[in-house]
Amino acid sequence: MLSERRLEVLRAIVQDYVGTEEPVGSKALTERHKLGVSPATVRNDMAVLEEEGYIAQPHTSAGRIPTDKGYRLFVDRLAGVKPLSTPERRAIHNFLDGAVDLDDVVGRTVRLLAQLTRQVAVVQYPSLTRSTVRHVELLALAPARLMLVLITDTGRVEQRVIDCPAPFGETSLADLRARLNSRVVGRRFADVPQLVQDLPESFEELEDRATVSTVLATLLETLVEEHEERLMIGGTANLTRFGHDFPLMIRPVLEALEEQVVLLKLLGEAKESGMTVRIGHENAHEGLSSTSVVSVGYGSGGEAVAKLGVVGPTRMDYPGTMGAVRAVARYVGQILAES
Amino acid sequence: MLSERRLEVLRAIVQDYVGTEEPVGSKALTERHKLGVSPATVRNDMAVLEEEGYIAQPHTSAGRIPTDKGYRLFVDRLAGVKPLSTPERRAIHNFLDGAVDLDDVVGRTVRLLAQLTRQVAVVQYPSLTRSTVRHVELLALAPARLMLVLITDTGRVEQRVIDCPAPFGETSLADLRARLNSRVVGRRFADVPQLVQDLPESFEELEDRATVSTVLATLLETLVEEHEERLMIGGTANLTRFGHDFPLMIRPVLEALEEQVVLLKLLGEAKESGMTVRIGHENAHEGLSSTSVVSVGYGSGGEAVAKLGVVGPTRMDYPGTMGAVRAVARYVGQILAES
DNA sequence: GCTGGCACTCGGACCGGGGGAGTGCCAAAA
DNA sequence: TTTTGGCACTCCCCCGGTCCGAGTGCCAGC
Repeated sequence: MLSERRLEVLRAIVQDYVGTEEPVGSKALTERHKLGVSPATVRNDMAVLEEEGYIAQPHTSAGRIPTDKGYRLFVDRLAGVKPLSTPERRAIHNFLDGAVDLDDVVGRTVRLLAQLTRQVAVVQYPSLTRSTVRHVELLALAPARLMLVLITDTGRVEQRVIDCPAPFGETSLADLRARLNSRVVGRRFADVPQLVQDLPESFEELEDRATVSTVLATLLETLVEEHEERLMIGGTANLTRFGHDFPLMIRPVLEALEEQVVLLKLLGEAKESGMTVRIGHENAHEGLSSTSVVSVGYGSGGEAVAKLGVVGPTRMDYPGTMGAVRAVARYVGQILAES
Repeated sequence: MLSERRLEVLRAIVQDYVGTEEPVGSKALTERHKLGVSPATVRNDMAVLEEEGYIAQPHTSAGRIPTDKGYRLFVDRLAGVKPLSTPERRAIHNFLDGAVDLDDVVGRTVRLLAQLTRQVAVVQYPSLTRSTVRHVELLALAPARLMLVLITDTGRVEQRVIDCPAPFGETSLADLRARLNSRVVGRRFADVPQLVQDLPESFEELEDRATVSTVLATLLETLVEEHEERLMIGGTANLTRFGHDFPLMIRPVLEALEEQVVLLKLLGEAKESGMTVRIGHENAHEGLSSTSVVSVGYGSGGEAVAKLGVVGPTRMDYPGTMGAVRAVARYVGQILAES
């Protein structure tokens, strides 16, 4: 167990390193922070902290920098979440209030987060499975070709073209549309499968049954399909603030960011409620082993329908970043609830 | 007017510089290319080329590198378009054939282009105004709230929520839907405005007229709206191959790439038909003054409905890049025509 | 107009020597 | 037992000097 003062030393090291981006030594520490002890004492504490794996030296006779484990302790026990300043809050409101549709909300949110945190922002679109159905529409594009359009309560729209096994009459289509809607409107997407499973049998014509089955299959496929978990990223230019060594650092990060799958998994691993901070090697993807991810769920009600967050160097301002992420998530939730 | 040999020297310089990324000197040139003259002669030619502004020296007593003007001449008169190899062609087909919908086509195209050229790829979604209407759908979300869904022949779908001035009956809605569709299906978006302008008057109820007007207004707005000119980019990780000095280079490029407006303007400035190459300072945006943009229109018929291209360092393999861009554009056009 | 030769320039790599920030350890003080 | 001041030591980083080589411009001769 680390003494109070040693924790204090760790906190000071993290803060200074985040500020200066340079290894911090015992003397500089005592000068910048009122620790009430001499550099020699701090040196002893540092030796202990290093022993325990919280800090490390880039090379002998250099200052110390925090390890992933050190940041972890800092985030868990030493750092609060810094509330935003009033101007910052106002900026959020001003910026997000002008949004006209869902795409716009997401787009603005990404830019806002990137600007506020000066890091890379990631915003997931409200997911299908946790939303509820506002409307299902079936359009005949051709005799044996339908388009399925799904509209969610969060304003998201999914469409899909369906090739039917047989032509489908206009009346049957209207019938199916009506029955579908009466069953699923207002229900959660997750519940849809069991609500529609008996639909094909209620049709008399054998051919129609086949078509109905096809339509339902596509509908269900659309619901579970993972690649439809879209997201938007922004602020990649902030990666250039990474450090001096960054050609080597930045490349794998950019590559990881282009793989939506990676990002979705990243967000998926985060806790359902509350803020999640994943530091350095805690991220499964190795390209992101020198970055930290701060993420949180957001949603229109009390429940999260999607997540958003930022990706930045492990050496980041955690309290500030967490504050910004949380504030933005809350306000986006409000915006969605209103629309 | 430059002699044949001097042009040959310029071509050699461009090729070598693109290959090695280092200033090229007279001796190295004569060794790598069969120019049939001595280094001294090449030096004289280089002096002339420099005088004319086609090449420059980073510092005295270093080799020469091409200027933007030099690249321009190279592209216009010295370089052809290098056709792709058979494996490359096959790769294009394999990769694009699996696409399931428009989003997928665009996404795959971006990745493909980025991989093929090892640069940043930009693909514009087929634009609304040049496409034709496949279907217009009106859905009642609430008594006085409609959703307008537009489906294009390229598979693109646009939706928009409309708040009506008054409730709108189901029969009126069906009526309007039918009339709208009968007028505009199969027509080009650009022609839609004049095709529907007299619609409101054909409705008897005054209230309905108001609603119809609102719907039409939204429809037309959707058609012209510029921010709906979406695009997708990819391969930003390739920016790290930029050069040694790249922290300074890469940042403004990333920033520019995040501004869709900038990119759209960039593509918009390109010629309607044929390939466009903009080199270095020829690009209006100053963040892109050390990059070149190779773009071309693509479309399902003979006509371009959108553009795609790549952004890379001015020091790029122009013939190869142009070949890849053209080949991909052609095949995407085919894919769109089939679907 | 081309060529070979020559003197010159300059950037980049390669030392070697301070200077400084930082460390570990130890003995003395609290 | 913990804290402190002192001290010797270790490296990194910066700086200046040297050397080397690729490249250039110029010129006289073919």
